[in-house]
Amino acid sequence: MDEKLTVRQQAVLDAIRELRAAKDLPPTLREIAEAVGLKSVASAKYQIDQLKAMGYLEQRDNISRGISLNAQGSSATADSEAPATSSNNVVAGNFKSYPLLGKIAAGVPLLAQENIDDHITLPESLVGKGDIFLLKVKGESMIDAAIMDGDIIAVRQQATADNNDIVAALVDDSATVKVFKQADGHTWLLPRNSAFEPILGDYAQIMGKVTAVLRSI
Amino acid sequence: MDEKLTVRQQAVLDAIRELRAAKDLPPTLREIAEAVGLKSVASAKYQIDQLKAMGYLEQRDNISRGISLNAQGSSATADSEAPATSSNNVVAGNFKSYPLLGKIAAGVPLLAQENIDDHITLPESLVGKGDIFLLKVKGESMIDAAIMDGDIIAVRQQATADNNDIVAALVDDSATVKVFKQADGHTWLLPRNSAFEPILGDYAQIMGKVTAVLRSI
DNA sequence: ATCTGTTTCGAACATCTGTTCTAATAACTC
DNA sequence: GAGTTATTAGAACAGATGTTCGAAACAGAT
Repeated sequence: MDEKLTVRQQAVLDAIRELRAAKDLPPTLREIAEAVGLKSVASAKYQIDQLKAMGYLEQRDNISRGISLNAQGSSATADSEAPATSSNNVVAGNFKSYPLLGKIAAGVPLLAQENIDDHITLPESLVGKGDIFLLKVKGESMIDAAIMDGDIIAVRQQATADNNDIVAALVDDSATVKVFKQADGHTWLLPRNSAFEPILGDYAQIMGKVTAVLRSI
Repeated sequence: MDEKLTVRQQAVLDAIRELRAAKDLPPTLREIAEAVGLKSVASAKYQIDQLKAMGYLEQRDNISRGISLNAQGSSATADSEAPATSSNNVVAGNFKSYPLLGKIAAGVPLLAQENIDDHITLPESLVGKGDIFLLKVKGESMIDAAIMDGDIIAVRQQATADNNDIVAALVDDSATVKVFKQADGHTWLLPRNSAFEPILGDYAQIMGKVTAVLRSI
């Protein structure tokens, strides 16, 4: 394993960093070549391959601008222990944009344009996989389940649920959050606040299961 | 000029955001086409051109992956009855990577390497500005404030707090979440669960104020 | 100088990517 | 329905981009 970077290699790394910062996009091989004064793309690729082998960067095959620098504390000298310090994990995860539903219009598919009020991008690891949408909670009926008025909940769309799941349901065209329970041949939507009464959910439409709760204070 | 986005246009914007987040690279036209179910690159370009004309994004000519979303507070023509809240905007917001603290080591600065367990990227709009770190909640002492065991809280670093703020504090080298209260010349850390007793917080170190609560179910 | 390993160059190639055009299809108005 | 507009599909094209190969240039050691 080589320890020290050559002048050229350092120049290439710097160039990648600068070009990326300048255009907010990783550079192409030709852009790198020009930046460091190489007159052939192949030369740039040669350098990239070297640096890749040494672990200083990643490059996804055959996809344009697929270069990304690896974390490295620019330790240039001193300890020979260079890049592989990865002690801590960075949860970069997948991010998706989830619709925040506003007023629920009757007879309109749940995610129809008319219902969507906003979009919020969140890590998928937080809200889970599936067809997720967001709802803003109104009222205190679920306070004992630690869901407050004003909280934003993530809901994974599904037509039914398991007992004791927290679900979002459509009752008389308005959305409500309750605990799902089937008993005696009936479906019940139970609040988690003794001041509220259970709702008979036989005719309610289950929107989905609550998978996450977000609150800004 | 149309102000309202069609379903497809919204889907395209979402796809761009998602693909960009997923691969940390703006997508190509073909990637967009596939993501939204268009079977021709030309169709994707058509949509991109529309959105570009409407100002929702920029695209640098002839350069690969040259698409970038515009910050858009531009709800264009108003006149719709927005009930006292923000309207149809996509929250593109700033994203930052926040450290999730693990076990708190005695005598070590709060955000020292040894304390950091992980990093999670979140929208700044959710956790607020300032020096933010994340903590995982243990125990049920704040259940009546809708903070459960296992929740992740965002904490903004500050040495003191206002009465009734929910704070994270260091008591005997372990982190705890309580309500901050000063009275009778003493500082109290109050639980929000009648089964727990208040803690005298005169010698506790206030880590900061809780600004957000996240829960995956 | 000769040898050897490294680096660069040039060119050809295969894909990827954006652009343009035409026609077909869908949506919408009258 | 006809007529109009908006959207999509398909193909062809041009330019951008990554890959590969062989030869030349370079540097250091023998």
